[in-house]
Amino acid sequence: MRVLDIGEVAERSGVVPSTLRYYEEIGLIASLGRRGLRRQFDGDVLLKLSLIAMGKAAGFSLEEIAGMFGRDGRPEIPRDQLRVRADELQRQMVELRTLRDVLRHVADCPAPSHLECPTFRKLMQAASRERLVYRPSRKSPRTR
Amino acid sequence: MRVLDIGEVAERSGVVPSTLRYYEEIGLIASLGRRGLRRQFDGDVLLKLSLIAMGKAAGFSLEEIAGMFGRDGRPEIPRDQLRVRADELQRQMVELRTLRDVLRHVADCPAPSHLECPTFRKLMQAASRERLVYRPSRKSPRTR
DNA sequence: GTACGAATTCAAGTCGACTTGAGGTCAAGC
DNA sequence: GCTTGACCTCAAGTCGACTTGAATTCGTAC
Repeated sequence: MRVLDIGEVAERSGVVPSTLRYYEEIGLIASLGRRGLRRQFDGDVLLKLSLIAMGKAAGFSLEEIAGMFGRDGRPEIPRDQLRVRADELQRQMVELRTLRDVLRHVADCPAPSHLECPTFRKLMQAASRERLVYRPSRKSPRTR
Repeated sequence: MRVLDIGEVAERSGVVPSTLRYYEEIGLIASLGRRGLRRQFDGDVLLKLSLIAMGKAAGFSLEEIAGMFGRDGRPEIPRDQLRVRADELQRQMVELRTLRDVLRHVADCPAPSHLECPTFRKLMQAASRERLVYRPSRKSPRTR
């Protein structure tokens, strides 16, 4: 693959240079070297950045994501860890669905106070049963 | 409803006192007053805390959540904002599904390098098309 | 009446993931 | 050969959501 300098990588990936530098600093990506001052990257970095973005979307921290690449920079993820995470995503989806339903109900329910609406209360209870609430939290990205 | 002091609220809600104080400080919840030093809360606060937790799970910031309650402390959420958010959750679910599939594939694929596996590449492209990657990010909670 | 434990205040610290800013350097185009 | 503009470094700042710590104040039980 082609060699790209940081500006090109930034443009093609949508990841700004400061972030690319930061990623390099923490060892998440590696540059081939410099041309003058400019960092040069292997074209592969674009796919790697996609993986990183996906990992973030999946709720992995950068540190965890870094742990998923072997020394050669290729993905090297413990398979069962992946399955565990996939299952977590599955559960997360279920939660989101419940939540979506709650929001939709609240948007449509004509009851003066939701606190008195039985449907609302039922959904809330469902949410609690699923332990949607009162969970230790952790970060993951979202859309704006 | 009963009057609870902060310790009870903490115990029954799972939200620690320091967080309750913080929530009061930023105006997210209100105490009835004090008994000695101790904050007293209306029992309703428990449901409110559930709503707050749900809101967080939905990716609302505390500020946004605060905006969802009227002066009387009752939920008072702009309905179309709710629908917008529900739709966002919907999209988020689709992303999570794709991501889950990618993870499962990676876990099962025997190819030496995923970068060379056509299925992997296809899934990645699907993810990109869904704009799973390269999105401005924002916080939301996750399970540990 | 005093000791205890739980709650209080307030300022400061933490965490992850970046961004910002000041001041410096270099390759390419004119 | 000089300007330009994109890049560089390094330290410090930011953001949201809390937590921590030190010093203090109560109500309750003995």
